[in-house]
Amino acid sequence: MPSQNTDDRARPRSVQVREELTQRIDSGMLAAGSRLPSEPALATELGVSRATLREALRALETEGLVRRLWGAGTFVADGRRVTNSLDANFGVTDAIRAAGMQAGIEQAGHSMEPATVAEAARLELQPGSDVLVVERVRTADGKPVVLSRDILPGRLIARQPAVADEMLKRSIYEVLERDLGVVIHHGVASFRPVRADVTVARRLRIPRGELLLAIWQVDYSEDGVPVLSSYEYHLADAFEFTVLRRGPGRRSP
Amino acid sequence: MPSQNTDDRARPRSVQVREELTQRIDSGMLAAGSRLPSEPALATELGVSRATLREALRALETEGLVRRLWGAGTFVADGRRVTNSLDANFGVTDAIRAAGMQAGIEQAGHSMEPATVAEAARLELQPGSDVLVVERVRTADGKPVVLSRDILPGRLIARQPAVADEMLKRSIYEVLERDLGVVIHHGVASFRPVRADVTVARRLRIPRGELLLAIWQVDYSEDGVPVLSSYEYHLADAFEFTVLRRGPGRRSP
DNA sequence: ACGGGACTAGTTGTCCGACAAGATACTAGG
DNA sequence: CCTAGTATCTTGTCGGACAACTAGTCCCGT
Repeated sequence: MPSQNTDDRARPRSVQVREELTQRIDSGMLAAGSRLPSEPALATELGVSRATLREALRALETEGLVRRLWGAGTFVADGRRVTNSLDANFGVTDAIRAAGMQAGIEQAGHSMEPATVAEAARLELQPGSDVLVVERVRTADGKPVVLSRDILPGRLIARQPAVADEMLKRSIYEVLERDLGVVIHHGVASFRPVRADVTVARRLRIPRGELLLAIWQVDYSEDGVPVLSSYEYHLADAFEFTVLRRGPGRRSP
Repeated sequence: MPSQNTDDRARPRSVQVREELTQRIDSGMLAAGSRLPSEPALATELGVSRATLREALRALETEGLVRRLWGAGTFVADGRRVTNSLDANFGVTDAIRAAGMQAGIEQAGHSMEPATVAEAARLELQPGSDVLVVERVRTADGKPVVLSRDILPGRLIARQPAVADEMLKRSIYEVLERDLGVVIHHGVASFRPVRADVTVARRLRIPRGELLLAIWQVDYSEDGVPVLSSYEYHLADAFEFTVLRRGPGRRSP
């Protein structure tokens, strides 16, 4: 049976099929290592043509969820799906919740400031343009674990300044998508180990010199425009960061 | 014109088309942000049907190289391709070279040992099975930057023990693919900041307590079998690690 | 009885042609 | 000069068909 979401018209059918299959794999309805029904059978079952189903399967294959063997069938990849992965869990809130803890926010505040030269470059703005700066301390089960400083172009909230207050209580990604209609397409994150300086240590309530992981990141919307620049200091012992590395599998020419 | 590789028969045409388009984008023949020819035109030019071309385009889209806009066209993604990315550059050698430095190896040695319980679990072996342990110090322009300990199932080199010596001089990934025919499909890496203990500090010739990034990783071959387990200690100041985070773009149900 | 090779059913890969849905550029009208 | 409708291009989807490949089965020779 086809899916019955709110606005099915907006999104291509192949995307809906991809999500449907992803859910079946995640829910265990399609066990790891098992063979999927043949393409004609699956297409009939899902109510789409075989071409549309193949579009979805191709996406799942490059995502690494299924393997396709010519003449043999399509198989669910051996389920080593990475939970709490840096490139899957977007944002601190998701990471905290994925670890089974309660996500909270304290010491939050925001202000509108002119962009520094460095920030303007990262966000592709004119230097001196207004940017919204949001500083927060994220807590897991009440304990401070992340100090974050998020910077957004001011034009995003120019018409509805009230949403800045929302960011003090909820995930910025959530506010971006639900209240501002901005969907993050991808981000580029860099990180390195650092020691806590005196200001960071005080806000995270840890001794000076404690081990931290500094992450700085720029997120881009679906049309390739940078919409968020963030700096985060993570307690080294709070989480374990994981990355799924995709091997090239290419030969040199 | 179609490509003229050695064994075109073995691989599906859509894969060849994907590689051809990837090369055109990388070489700059297709500039970032520019529009690709329409699907019928491109299909004719490449000598494949539109369905085959669409298979390749779908793969490139989930890889993030192109964007497809319904009714408008297909565009080369704004070239923010991450160089020296953790999930693209597989292995220390590539990372050092990508940073424009000379990669070297010193203090290298290998031995065959029975697998510990933990290692056996990571590599899905029987505890006590023979594993090949390779320890090396990687240098960039002669300076020690990474201490690594790689563990492989002994069966991989049972028939040609000489390749173990190759690993003391070259990248293990290179040896795996060229000499053993093992192609890495993907890997799962975790990392966290640590301080150098006395043994690590001596081998990397740094003061005790220096900041390091510890990375532990399991690599899997194309058929989902774990073939390599590695532990690496990276100098915090040597590299800057970058990850491309793919946004979900999904709504909650 | 056993091993090996040909055969067959099943699956994915590719192709063709056609129409629908969305986006852009142009043109006619105000 | 601006606006609204239209023309035309693009991608999305569909149906059917055949080729290439795999794996299991069956038959035959040893």
